[in-house]
Amino acid sequence: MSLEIEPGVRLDEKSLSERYGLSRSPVREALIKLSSEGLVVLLPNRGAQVSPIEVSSFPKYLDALDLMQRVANRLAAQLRTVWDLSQIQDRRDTFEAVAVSGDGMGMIEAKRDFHVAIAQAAKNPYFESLNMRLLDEGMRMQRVHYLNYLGNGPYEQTHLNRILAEHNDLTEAIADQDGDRAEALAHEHVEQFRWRFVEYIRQNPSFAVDLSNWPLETKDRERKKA
Amino acid sequence: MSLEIEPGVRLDEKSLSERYGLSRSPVREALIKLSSEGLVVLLPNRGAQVSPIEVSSFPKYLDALDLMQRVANRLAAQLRTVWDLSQIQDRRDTFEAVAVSGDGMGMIEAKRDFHVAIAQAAKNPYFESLNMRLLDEGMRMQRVHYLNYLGNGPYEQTHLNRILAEHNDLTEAIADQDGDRAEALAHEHVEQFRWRFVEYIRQNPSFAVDLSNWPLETKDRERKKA
DNA sequence: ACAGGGTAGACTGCCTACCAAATACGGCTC
DNA sequence: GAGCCGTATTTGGTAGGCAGTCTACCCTGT
Repeated sequence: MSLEIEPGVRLDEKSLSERYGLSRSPVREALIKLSSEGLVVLLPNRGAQVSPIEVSSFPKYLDALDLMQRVANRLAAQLRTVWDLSQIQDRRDTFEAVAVSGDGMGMIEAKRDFHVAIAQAAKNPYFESLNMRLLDEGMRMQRVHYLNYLGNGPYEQTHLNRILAEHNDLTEAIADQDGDRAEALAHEHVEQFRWRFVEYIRQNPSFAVDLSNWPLETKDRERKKA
Repeated sequence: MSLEIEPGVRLDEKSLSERYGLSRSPVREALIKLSSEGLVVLLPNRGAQVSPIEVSSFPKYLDALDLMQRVANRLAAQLRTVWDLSQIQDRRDTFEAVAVSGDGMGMIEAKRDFHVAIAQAAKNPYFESLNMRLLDEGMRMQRVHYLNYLGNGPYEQTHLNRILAEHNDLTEAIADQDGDRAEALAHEHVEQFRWRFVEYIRQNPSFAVDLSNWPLETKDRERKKA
C-alpha cells in the first residue's frame, strides 16, 4: 500500500522471506491474504505480482466508489453515534493538520482514514469491507500520482482548500444527521476526485519540448548512410 | 457452503488435514482463503470456526443485498452482451428444470447461479465481488432454512411459481436493456426473499403442543422432594 | 538471420518433522 | 460449587526436501 514495492512488480517467495526474515510458510499465507485484499495477484505456479494500477479500470473504480461513498455517507448520517462523530471530527482535524504540514504521503493516508471513519459509522459490514477496499485502492492511486508528479504535489493549494471545505461540509451533514445532504456531498467529493485525476492524466510536461528537428535518430542514420 | 460442516462448528488444522488427506500447510492456506470469503472466521491462536449464520445480522445483510442486486441488475440490463444474455437465460432455464425436479439443495444452487450470471453481466469487478459474497451467504442461509424445515421445502408451490415468474421478468428486462425495470424487479425480488425468510422465522411448529400441565420437570422435582 | 525444440535451472506447491508459545482441560483445593 | 495449577493439545513458525511446472537459454536446422 505504501508503494514501497512498485505496482506490477513480480514477487517470489524466497526473496520475500529473506527480505522480511521469515520462512516461506508465513510469506505464502501473507500473499494469500494480500490477494484477497486486492493488493497482490496470485499467478498459479508462478508466484505473485503487486497489483498493477491500470487506468483502464478507473471508470469502473469510480462508479463503485461513487455508489459506496454515497451509501456510506448517507448511512453514517442516519446511524452515527456521538462516538462515531467524534472519530470523524478527529480524523478531519488530523487531515487538516497534516495538510498544512505539507507531508504528501501522510495527507493521502489521513484522507483515507477520514473516509474510513465514515464508512465505519455506517455500520454495515458488507458495505464497509468494499468501501475499505476502494479507499485503499484510491490511496495507492493517489500515491502513484504523488510520486510521479512531486513538483506541484498531489494537491495544489486551490484543490486542497476545496477538499478541506468538503470534509467540513461532510462532517457537518453527518453531525446534523442529514442523510440526503451527506449523500449529495459525497457524490460531489467523488466527482472532485475524478476531476483531479483526469487533470493529472491530461497534463503533458513534454509540451514545451521543441520537435522542429525531429526525429533526430532518423536523420543521424540517413547521414551515416550517406 | 454446502453446510456439510455446520455453521458455528470449530475447526482444527489436524482434523481437517486428516479429513482431506493433506498436510497442515495447504489446510492453513485454505482457511485463510475461506476467511477472506467470509465462510470461516479465524480465531487467533485458536484455529477457526465455520461462520455462523446469525439472524441478528439479517437486516444489514438484506440492506446490502438490496442495493447490490439493484445496481447489478440495472447495469446488467445496460451493459449485457448477447453472450451474457444467453448465460442468464440458460441459468434461468436450469433453475426451472431443477425446480420441477424438486431437488431442494440443487434449486438453491441453481438460483444462486442465475443471479451470479447477472452479477457478471454488470461488468464491474468491485460490485461483482461483493455481490458474489452476498449470494453465497444467501445460499447458506437458504440451506439452513431447507435443512431445518424439510417438510414443506424451502419453496412451497406458490412461492416457487412466483420466483419463476420473477426470474422470467428479470431476464426479460435485461434482454430489453431496460435498466429501470430491471432495478425495480430486483428490488421486488429481494423483498420477496425477505418476506419468505420472515415467514420462516415467524412460523412456530410447537404451537400445537398442549402446555396446560407445564412445566412437567418442575412438578417432577417437587414430587421427588416430597 | 531466425524459428523451433530440447534441456537445465529455478520456483511453486506440498510434504515431513520439529519447536516455542498460547490455549484448553482436568483434577485439585478450598 | 468456584478458583487455581499443572499437563496436554494446538497454533504459528522454522528447516529442509521433493515432484511437477514454468522459464530461459542454447542449440539445431532451415
